[in-house]
Amino acid sequence: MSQALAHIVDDDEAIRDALTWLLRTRNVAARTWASAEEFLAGWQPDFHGCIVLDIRMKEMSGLECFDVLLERNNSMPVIFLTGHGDVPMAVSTLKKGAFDFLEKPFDDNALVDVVIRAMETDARKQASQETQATVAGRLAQLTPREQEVMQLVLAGKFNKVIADELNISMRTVEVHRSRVFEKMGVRSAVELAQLLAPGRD
Amino acid sequence: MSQALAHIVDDDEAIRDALTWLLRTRNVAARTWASAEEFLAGWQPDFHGCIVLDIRMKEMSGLECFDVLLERNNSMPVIFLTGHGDVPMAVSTLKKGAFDFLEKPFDDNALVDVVIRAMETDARKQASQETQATVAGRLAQLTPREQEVMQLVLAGKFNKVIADELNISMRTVEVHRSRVFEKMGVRSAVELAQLLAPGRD
DNA sequence: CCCGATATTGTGGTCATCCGCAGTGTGGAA
DNA sequence: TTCCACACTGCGGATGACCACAATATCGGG
Repeated sequence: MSQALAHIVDDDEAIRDALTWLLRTRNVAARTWASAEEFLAGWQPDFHGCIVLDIRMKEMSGLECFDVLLERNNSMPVIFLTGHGDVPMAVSTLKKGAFDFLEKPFDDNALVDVVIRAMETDARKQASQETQATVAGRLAQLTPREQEVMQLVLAGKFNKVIADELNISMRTVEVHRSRVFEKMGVRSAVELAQLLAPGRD
Repeated sequence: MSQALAHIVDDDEAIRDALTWLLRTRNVAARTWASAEEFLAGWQPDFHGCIVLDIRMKEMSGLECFDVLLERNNSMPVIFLTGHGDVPMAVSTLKKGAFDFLEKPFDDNALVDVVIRAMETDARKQASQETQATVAGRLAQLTPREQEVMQLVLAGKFNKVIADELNISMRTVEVHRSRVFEKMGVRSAVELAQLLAPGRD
């Protein structure tokens, strides 16, 4: 897993350097990309941290880049930078899930704070997505029959009822049930229910 | 419970009338308020629907009104209208949870669509909050001891283990456990776990 | 002082769960 | 064809969950 980085995407080298310097003096690791195309080409699903994205760039704009990232289910927070933004643009990007939208010239401290908060947000999301992925992986290991049985178990039904509904014997249900617990890494139906319905907040 | 309404808050009577007419021709019930103060004074926690809030008003501005609503844990979506907004203002309000931020002059169809989506959003949130409140109410009916036992049951522990940890007999645990199920309106630990850890999404 | 809410415990029994042991049958991959 | 994953089943026993019946004990009000 690659380290958390602030990915700076801007076609102006002076800005890239300035941002990199600014972030590094605050102990935030950064990596730069000279264009949206370059970033999208080098983008890996295991990237994490955040993205600082200039809107006005030659060729592909930051807005278009953002749309591509959305299609790719990018989960990193995106912070837009722009010198010529307008209200509808800001509203639209934020409603699409952008983390923030800053106008140039921006305050150095404000930017660093936003970047740090974005990276913290990503770290939290990352952690929760990993446990989600683990659960999904375990679910995938269940055979179709085991998944059926699991659903009925989660519905709170007795083994006897499950056996009737599936037209199999109770003993078979017990075997499936046991395998489900084993493969899902739990030791009771209660733990299973909690694993598949994690807390809100 | 009062009906879902679009609450229009604007100190310009012409705009209030126009918006009311616009929404009513699309079968959206609306109610108007001539100032932020008037709205805040008349606001009831059981209001639902959405709020269409003008930013520039005499006395209290829409932004200040929004802040008050946030403190009051208002759950209705807020749609800002403004003729003189800027990007930082839009970004700030959206990050604080505003539903949308529209600049005048706005497109009638666009506004109606936003209002309708906001009201749908609120209806969903309302429903989920009601079930949450029901659960909270039932939890409050549990005696302290019952809550303790419930926690341990949710931890997947056997009655025997719970009895040891609380230094009481198994029989007592059974009684508490039974009362918990009864008061919470469930018939198994699995249902209880699902009730207290409702799905995400 | 009596009552209701809360917490506690025991007995004995029924039903559900879990498990080891032992085995059958099927369909696909090597 | 042989091997393996998957589904299926029976038996019997150990353990846990649940419940009706029956009590004791504390505490705060009325």
